[in-house]
Amino acid sequence: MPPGRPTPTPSIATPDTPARRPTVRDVAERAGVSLGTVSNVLNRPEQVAARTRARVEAVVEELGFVRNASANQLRTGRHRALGLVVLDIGNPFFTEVARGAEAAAREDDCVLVLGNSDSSAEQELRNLRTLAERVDGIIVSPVDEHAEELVRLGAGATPLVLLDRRSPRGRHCSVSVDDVLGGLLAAEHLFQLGHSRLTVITGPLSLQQCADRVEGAHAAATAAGLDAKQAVRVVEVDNMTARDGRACVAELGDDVGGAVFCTNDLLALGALASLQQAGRRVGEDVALVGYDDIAFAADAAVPLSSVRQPMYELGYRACKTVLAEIAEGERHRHQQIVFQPELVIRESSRPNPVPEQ
Amino acid sequence: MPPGRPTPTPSIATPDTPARRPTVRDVAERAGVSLGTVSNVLNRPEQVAARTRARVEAVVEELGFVRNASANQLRTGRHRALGLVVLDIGNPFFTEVARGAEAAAREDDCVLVLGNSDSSAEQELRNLRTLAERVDGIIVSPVDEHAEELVRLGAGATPLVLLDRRSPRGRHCSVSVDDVLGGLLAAEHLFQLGHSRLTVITGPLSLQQCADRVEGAHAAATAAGLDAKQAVRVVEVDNMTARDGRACVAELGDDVGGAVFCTNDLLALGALASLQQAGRRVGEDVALVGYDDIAFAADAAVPLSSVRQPMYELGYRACKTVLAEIAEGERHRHQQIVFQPELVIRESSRPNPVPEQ
DNA sequence: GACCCGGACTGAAACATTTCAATCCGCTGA
DNA sequence: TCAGCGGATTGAAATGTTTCAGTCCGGGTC
Repeated sequence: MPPGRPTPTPSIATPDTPARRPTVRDVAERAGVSLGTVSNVLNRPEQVAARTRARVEAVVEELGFVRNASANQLRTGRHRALGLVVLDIGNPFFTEVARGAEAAAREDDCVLVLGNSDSSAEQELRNLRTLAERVDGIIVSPVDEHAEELVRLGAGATPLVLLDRRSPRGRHCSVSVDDVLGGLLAAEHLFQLGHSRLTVITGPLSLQQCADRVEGAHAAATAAGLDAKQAVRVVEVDNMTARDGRACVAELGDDVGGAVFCTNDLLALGALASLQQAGRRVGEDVALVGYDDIAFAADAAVPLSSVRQPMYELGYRACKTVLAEIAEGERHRHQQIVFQPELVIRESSRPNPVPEQ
Repeated sequence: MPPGRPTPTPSIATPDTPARRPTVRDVAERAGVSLGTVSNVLNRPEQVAARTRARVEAVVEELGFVRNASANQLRTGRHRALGLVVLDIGNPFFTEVARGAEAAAREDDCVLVLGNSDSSAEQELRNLRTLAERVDGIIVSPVDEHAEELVRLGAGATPLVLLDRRSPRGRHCSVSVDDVLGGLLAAEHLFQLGHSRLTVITGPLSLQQCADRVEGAHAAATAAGLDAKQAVRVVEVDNMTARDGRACVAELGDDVGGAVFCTNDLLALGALASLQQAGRRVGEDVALVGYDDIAFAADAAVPLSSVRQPMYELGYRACKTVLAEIAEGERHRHQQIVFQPELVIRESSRPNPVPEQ
């Protein structure tokens, strides 16, 4: 037997049983209609007579026909797919955003293709390029300040919305959260607790989000009548993982002071671990506030106060925005959508810790 | 002006500047070659003369030509894409698996499309169906014991490998970790610490992984000369999040005993939080072991002992396995690959806790 | 009985690419 | 000078779907 297609049964193969996947043509022949009619049954069932439709549908079922997506896409120019490129797929913030985006995509019968840039501009570019070929629109949380350039380069004419970052010159839609406000809320809360000095542990200030949150903290200090530079001590770490938070606090030692604001929850959880190991009682000796309000924050050893971002909504809205841009085509006008964050106060920064009511 | 395609500049449009995306035909015309040659430049550059190639490449660059993936797929029958359907995209285990899979896919110039079934059989089916249309192969961590049925239904003839689950009747390739061994290692360790009773907090026993880990714990008890049913107390919770672990331990109170094994790290972290709040010193009063060794485990308030699974390798290998199946076609033979887990001992279950050397 | 209407159905064209048999052409060797 | 060679190039066919200008036909109207 040649290495080609093997015949499963040695009996004489029925000529109408092709081994390859059935096409609309196969369905049409078997149902005794033209392939245009099959297409109509598939796409505009109301336009075909009930009897014909039933017959075609039966054959579709019988043959196990499934539309070839490539041919469909080629003809219609629509992929019914959206891309989402995130900075770090391991970050709960982005997985929650992805959930929201997926839900929105599903409502419009689209699938969501997830890409991970791992905070690398090169990977981001690669992702944008491959996605541009296979999706109708892209949502991207850009890596750095050259975002616009990357975006132009990578996505070409594909509709694109920026996630968690405003479009500097309004060249794209964007969906973001007011990070300055978030930083302000966190710091304000800590100052109101009576602290006059505050340590901010932040990821790279080259990230706009971090810079904004720190700026918010400074603003809160000023608003509280303090000298921003003196009252707020900023410590920058390379990454935003628990490990970095832990190492940073360990290094600071007692120097960390009585009030700490971390620019994300992972840093804060690391800080919490380190503080506990050093014997400090978080929520009593030290007030600690994180950012993002990831699911685990509420269930940490000491439930963590955090600035809640509407992550799910962010993804949902971003997705709806690309979909709108796709639908509107030429007459689309870009818009910048900004969500407001919200401070969630838990044990880690209670004014008077009350473990049990 | 009709609502059609607007002309950006009111000047006379140059006839060779189409507003639509350029095609191979456009490139061919502009470079003065046939479209077959352009295709050759794209796919077999070594076969075309250096001068011609250079000219074509210049035009590609100039026009910003990018291949239409749909047409490409339609003609070649290859998508250069792989699908990965996971139980829970928020679970660090799966994000790490995804990382490995993506790396493997990239090596073969494929993209990885991520799907999330959220532990719902219905969503899994939906994911499998949409993926089957748009990828060359699928990796799936199936929801429940009807896996085979779902898989047959959803994926049709698409090559498919099972992740983190063996194929019951060898009908697919699979890449998994020996969960019985993992449970055994964890329990054995706790028994060796001197405990004679053990509480196992597990997710739904309908999940094979959980059932296997519990079975391993029983086996360890038996091996230690104990009565498996008496020495091992199994508590089943609905989900495998930190919240569930916390709630479960809170409910058990002192009843939890001196040795706890959780079938994943999130449960263990929740348990850790609850134990700490109750004033118990984990690593001293209570020994605690998790499962998965997620990144955060080492940086928890008390660094968590855990059964490490080679998550990245799991994803990497699963991906290579589908790729092999795709490449081998008819002559492919299914194989079951089983990785060995490894126990990582940290503070949460030290024989003699030594905070500082 | 002729005519027309409109719903149902048809089938060729189009989508952008790849493939491959055929052609072209400049050289080499006799 | 010419047959023959082989690398470079060509262009038609093919992929599976959707679209749309038509055709068909049963029945109602005059």
